[in-house]
Amino acid sequence: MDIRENLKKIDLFSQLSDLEIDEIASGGKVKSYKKGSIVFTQGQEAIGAFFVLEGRVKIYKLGADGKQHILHIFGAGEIFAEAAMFAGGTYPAYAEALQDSKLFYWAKANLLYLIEKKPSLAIKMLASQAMRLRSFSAKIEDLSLKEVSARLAGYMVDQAGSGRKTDKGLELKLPMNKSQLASYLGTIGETLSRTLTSFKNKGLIDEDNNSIVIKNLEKLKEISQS
Amino acid sequence: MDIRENLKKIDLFSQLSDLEIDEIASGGKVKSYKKGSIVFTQGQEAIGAFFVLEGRVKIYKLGADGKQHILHIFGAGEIFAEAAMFAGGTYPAYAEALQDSKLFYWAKANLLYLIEKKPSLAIKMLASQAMRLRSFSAKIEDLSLKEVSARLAGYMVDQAGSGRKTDKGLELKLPMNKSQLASYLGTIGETLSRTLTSFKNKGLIDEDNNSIVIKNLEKLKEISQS
DNA sequence: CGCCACATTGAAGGCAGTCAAAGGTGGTGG
DNA sequence: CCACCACCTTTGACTGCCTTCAATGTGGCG
Repeated sequence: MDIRENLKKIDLFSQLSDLEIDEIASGGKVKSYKKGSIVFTQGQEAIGAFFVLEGRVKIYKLGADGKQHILHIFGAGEIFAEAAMFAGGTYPAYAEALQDSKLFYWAKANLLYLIEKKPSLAIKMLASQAMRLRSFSAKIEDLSLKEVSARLAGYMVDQAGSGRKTDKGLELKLPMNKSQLASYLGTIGETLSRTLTSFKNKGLIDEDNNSIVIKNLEKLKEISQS
Repeated sequence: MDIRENLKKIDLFSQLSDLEIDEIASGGKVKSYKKGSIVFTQGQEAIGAFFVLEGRVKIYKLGADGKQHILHIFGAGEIFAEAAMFAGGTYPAYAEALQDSKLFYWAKANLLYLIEKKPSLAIKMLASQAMRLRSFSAKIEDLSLKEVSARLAGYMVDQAGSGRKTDKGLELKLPMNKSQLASYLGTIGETLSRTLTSFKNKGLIDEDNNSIVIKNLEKLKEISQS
């Protein structure tokens, strides 16, 4: 795979010249991770940022009792850990490969050098971080204000955009298993299972294999706002 | 009050020359807000950022039932809403003056112009946003993993640094009333009151007037991590 | 076939939110 | 100075959502 082609795809770098892309590419290196292997751990010194070439990486925190909460799952084309890098100090969470993954890694100095030279890149990064801040604050709102059924409905509504239309309805493929989805929604597997069942009983969704079929998007939107 | 002096104090701008400070100062204007008045509302177009000259501003979201969750409280010397500005679109939350306040307001174009000219400023802003991201993700962790007593204990441990030593223990002055603290901690007044009482009964803290006296910081640290 | 991870379902218990009422506390005006 | 009011805080009783614990079901894989 050509790394340059991949880098160009990501929004952050899309406006850079080939020469600049070369510079970025030569400033980092590709690293491979097997499914389940750890990219970095909480507390480790944050000396670089990552870009997902292939696969999926889960970012999570660990509670005192070992229970984990998934903050984010990054797929191909996304950058992560750059915030920790800028903040300095250590990574505030764990990163683990959900599948066999290829990541591109930059040391801190390279990215900083790049930003110095290209202020418009900085503005793009600021915007991208701002979006992430926004999604985090939405999540804080959800967790403190809403109950599980509303959060689940909200998740499905969010994902509806990337679903696939079938004759039965909108089909969503879950990017993770249900326990992990539960963790992402701030709950546990059992509760998620019950909530899904209740949605099924109400005729809002159906389950097919590993996919969820949305049958009544409007109603889900309502629930997500209660 | 001299605005330039105030701007220089804030970390983001500390390394700029007087001339540059002048440029920033002339690109915005001072606005005054009475206690309880709204600085901006959720959904309003985000066309600028604010800097707190005097007073305190509360950032909060409103749930469907009108319940509010306080995301942040900004005091003198802090910048806010710049993330919304960069993300574009609308403000994702409400801002309200907790006291009579003086804010300095910049239109978007001015800040962007400044960043173009001064990449090191961009890096500082990236770092500052990264810190905020970190505190948000810590909050998400708290909300989904911990119970109220742990969150309250954690809050007091966090604030312990800015407390005042007395013969009784560390004295914390609350920057808001208890209902608002409850909202900040993702709970409600009644529950906060009960939790405080239980801490008092256990001899961990005392209440004096409008202040909390920490008598057993170690134990609080323990509780905050359960 | 048996193991293991994941998912579902049931029963029980607890934390925290809601509703309601009483007890401060500070500010205003008589 | 006191009465009154508005607002915040505390306390009590109750309810419910969700977690915990436990058992059973299911699919993939050696």
